[in-house]
Amino acid sequence: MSTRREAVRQALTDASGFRSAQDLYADLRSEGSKIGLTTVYRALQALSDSGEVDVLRTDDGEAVYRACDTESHHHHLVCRTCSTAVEIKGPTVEEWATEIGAEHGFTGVTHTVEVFGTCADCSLRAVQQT
Amino acid sequence: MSTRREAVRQALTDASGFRSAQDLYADLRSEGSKIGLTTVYRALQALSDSGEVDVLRTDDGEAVYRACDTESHHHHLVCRTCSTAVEIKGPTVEEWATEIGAEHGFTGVTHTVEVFGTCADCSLRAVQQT
DNA sequence: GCCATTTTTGACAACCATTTTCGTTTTCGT
DNA sequence: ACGAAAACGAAAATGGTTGTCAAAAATGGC
Repeated sequence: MSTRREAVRQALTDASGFRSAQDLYADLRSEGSKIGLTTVYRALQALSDSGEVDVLRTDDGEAVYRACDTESHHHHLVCRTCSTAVEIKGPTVEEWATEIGAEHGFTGVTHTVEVFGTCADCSLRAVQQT
Repeated sequence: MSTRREAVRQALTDASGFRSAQDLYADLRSEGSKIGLTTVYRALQALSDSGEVDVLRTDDGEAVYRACDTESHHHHLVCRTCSTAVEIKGPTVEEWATEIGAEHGFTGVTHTVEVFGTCADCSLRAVQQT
């Protein structure tokens, strides 16, 4: 594990939500790092290949990453304002997806599930019109 | 509704699965249409804005579209080989998502759910090693 | 410690889906 | 048929992401 890759992982861990490669690059540069954008992309690709970070796509096609607490299968509850994410586990959706697939004769069923909302803090802030 | 937009909608309807803008452009051109790529994008944007087609992002960030039977909220069971999609309805996931959001104090909860697998036909074809 | 080999890095160019621009064509109301 | 407004399409611009390649850093044998 190279120093640069570790730096990217740390930057991702420090931010407790989903961040894009460009975001992380900006974060690292503003901390004084001399890292290059290419390296950030390479580090993120390696980390996601090894399952150490989760990736998903925003509606406008940008890839965003998150360092997760667990490497096992899980989903996220993401705040659409501050992008903070809570990890969600539980058999309900998994069972539902498997069942739906089986009903239609599909094999090798997988699923992508993300839940979005406005977190308690951001909801409050919005109401207060700060 | 312009003729061009109708042509795009028809092309999407003919394909019973998710297709990218580039795919649809190729389909239409190969049918002899003189439509431009720009118009395909514009038509898809308009159709998705009006809720007549569903959009989702592939893992590599490309936007894919589908003409759906219903305009109400639903999900898809998509074949990862032939991209055919079955529409899924049912309260299970909706309830689950709302509940999860509420548990963590999130408001305005929405969700994205897609289920992938290999459909019965494609599974069979794979086994037969055609 | 020192040199050769391998790996990692980063500036820059290349890619490619998508959007914007803008002049032309078509549509539509009268 | 006439003029305004909308739709169209070719080409250029955009922007996130990936490929290239030479320089820099880590590694291993001596």
